[in-house]
Amino acid sequence: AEAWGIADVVARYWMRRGFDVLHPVGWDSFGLPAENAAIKRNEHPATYTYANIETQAESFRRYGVSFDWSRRLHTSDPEYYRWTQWLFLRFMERGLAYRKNSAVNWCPNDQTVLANEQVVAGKCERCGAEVTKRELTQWYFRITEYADRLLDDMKDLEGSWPERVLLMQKNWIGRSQGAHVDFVVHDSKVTVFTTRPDTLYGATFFVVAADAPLAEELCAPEQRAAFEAYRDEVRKLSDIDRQSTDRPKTGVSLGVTATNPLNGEELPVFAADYVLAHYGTGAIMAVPAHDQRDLDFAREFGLPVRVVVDTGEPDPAETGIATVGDGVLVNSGPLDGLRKDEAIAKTIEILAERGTGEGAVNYRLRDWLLSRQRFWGAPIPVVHCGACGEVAVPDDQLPVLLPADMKGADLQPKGQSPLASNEAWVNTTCPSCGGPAKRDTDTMDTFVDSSWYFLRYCSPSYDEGPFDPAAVREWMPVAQYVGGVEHAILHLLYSRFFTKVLHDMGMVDFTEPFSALLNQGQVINQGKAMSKSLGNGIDLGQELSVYGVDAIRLTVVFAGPPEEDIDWADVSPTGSVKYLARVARLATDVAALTGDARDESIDKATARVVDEVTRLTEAHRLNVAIARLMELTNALRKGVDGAAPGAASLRDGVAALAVMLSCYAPYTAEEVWSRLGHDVEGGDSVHDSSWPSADPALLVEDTVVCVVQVAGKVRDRLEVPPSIGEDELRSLALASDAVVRALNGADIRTVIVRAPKLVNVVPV
RNA sequence: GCGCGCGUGGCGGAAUUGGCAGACGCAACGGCUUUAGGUGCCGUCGCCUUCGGGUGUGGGGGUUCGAGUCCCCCCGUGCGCACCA
Repeated sequence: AEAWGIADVVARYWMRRGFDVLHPVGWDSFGLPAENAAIKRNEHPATYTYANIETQAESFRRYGVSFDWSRRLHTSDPEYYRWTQWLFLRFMERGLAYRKNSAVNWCPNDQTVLANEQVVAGKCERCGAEVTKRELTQWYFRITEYADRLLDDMKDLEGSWPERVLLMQKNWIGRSQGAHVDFVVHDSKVTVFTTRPDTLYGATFFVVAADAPLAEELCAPEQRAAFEAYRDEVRKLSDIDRQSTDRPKTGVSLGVTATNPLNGEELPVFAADYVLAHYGTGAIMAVPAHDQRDLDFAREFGLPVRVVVDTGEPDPAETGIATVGDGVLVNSGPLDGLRKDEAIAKTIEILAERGTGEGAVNYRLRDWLLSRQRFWGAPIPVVHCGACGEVAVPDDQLPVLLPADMKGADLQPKGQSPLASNEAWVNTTCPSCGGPAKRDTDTMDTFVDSSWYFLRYCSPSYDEGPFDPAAVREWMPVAQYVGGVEHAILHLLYSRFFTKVLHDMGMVDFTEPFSALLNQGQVINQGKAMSKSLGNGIDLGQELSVYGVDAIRLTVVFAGPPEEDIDWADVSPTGSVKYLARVARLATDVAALTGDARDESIDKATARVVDEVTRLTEAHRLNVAIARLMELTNALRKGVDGAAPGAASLRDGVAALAVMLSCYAPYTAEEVWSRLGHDVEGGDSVHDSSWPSADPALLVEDTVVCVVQVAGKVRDRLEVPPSIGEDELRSLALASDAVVRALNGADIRTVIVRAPKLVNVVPV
């Protein structure tokens, strides 16, 4: 279901339970969509953005969501991005924001760099264009410094975050345990990372990533022409082509050898594209017997295959299948006879003694590239001075405002930030020496804006810092976060990183921002997504006009578990409309009853449903909770239509129903409340009432139905007291006509008794 | 290729620790009310049936007194990662 639908039920439930609930709303309003629209319309992005937000806010209001509109914020407001910039400067002070030159992901369509996380299957996450590489100097956040903590702290989230999200983050961070091993090429040290130092004696060649600067450095003069031709071919390949796994291995000899630090062996060095420049050190020792990729390469180039771990499997040189499992070391000098784990430890020990290597941990995670060559984002608050270099804009000069006079064609992407062409904006004075200087013209990735917004909600107009520490102490961390799984490794990882940094800065006293996470599904139509993100309810808006708010809300939540997508083609708001009308009629009929008669069966039905709906709501089993409310409605209807209605019990039942329903169908619930005689106009609202409680005495059943099986098949049902003893139940079951008939004279082997619910009579 | 998840009526979906499969609703069908019905009420609704019952949760096997639920294999499907050394 839609995020607002789920979150609103949960928020209203806790409000009814008497908690102070912070249920905020806001807009992550910087970003490419607004900028592209502004170019098309020849406007400033702000014009488009804020008009659009008003439309969406209007739409949100129609859903009757219990947002606290007084805390509403927009990340593109100067009073918000002032603090985004302020936080950037704090990161910079701590060495967590830095600039480096590197090959980066480049979207040729949006004309901007992208973070690793924003490249999906080789394509731009936003526009789908094939991503290419560019050599550029860019700003990064040093998220890799927090890799271990991001990984280790996940244990605090287990059970309250979806396992899938934790797994995705774990894979994304990709910690591998291994060793750095120093080889020698000519006279210089070349280090590789390996997870299998135990196989060092099995290395028969050495490979450097063709596109790594290292390949060029190592190349012998006589191989230079061949190498450059190969490298240029590799560079032409797109990421997608390069990543397809079943390509034959290619490469070129660099005409040099690398010395194995363990046995002194000279290994031929190749440049190849199956080794990645940006993982590990961009170079590997190749052990074809025990690594499939190395084996493929060895067979392609006729290189030797030497088994050093006997796994009991056939010879890789013959089968073409590398053996990667555990086994006993052979052909490995001092390692012979050891098992894999022992050999790994022993190798690291030997390498350390000789000073030619050490145990090491490597991550798949890379630093977060945060600068963008686009206009509609928070400007990076740095000034470049010929004399002083990179100089932070002083806090009291924040925010560095976006120019208000750029629009349309001024924003056309041209490979560098549109801000660069605005000389009045770019040219400034150095805060340090006072000399002429230029502003950094890049803006920040919008994921920076959204990495701390939840903190701002606690004190949205605080102006002495990004947030009021006292307010954050009161409200944070977020008790229940609701969002789509598409944020698993972007927003959710970045926010965790930010929180940890803020913790280290002493600004917050917790290390995880979101204590519990619910991944809601979305509303789709005939198998296709129709509302891409939270807030786009345009399609539902039409339905809402036809069926009414409550019917749409109920339909969305009742359709299935919150985590699942709802196909609008599968559900019918008509059913919800009828149900709500039925509840309203019930209220009228019950209000018309007089007297104080009670009916225990009604009281019990109410108590049972209150108890179950309470538990189901807390477990976010909202579709089942609605089913229980419908059952209660049916029971109350029968009570009203019965011969001797228990008026007082029915009134209490409908009142409890109204309060529970107020989380799902707030308008109908208020109407019911009013029909029951509450002075809604005078301020007696169902939305200020307390969640009903179930009298434990009413939850105790007088009798329970005991199922009697013969050979596992149900043959009879007995009404018995819940406290019935095993022996008594056994005799009762054996005396049953249906059981006697089913046994048909057969001898009994055993009788399983699970009092009071079940008896299973097993014949021989 | 590797990893994770999911397969229940015509449909959406229910089913504590293994213990009445199909709650609740949609659609459909029959009846009553109605001038009328996109209303309301009553009823039927997995499949087969000689009306006793038999059978049934993707397929096959296993554990168990008992399996939708646990284990193994297979099929289908969705998602994540994808040359990560």
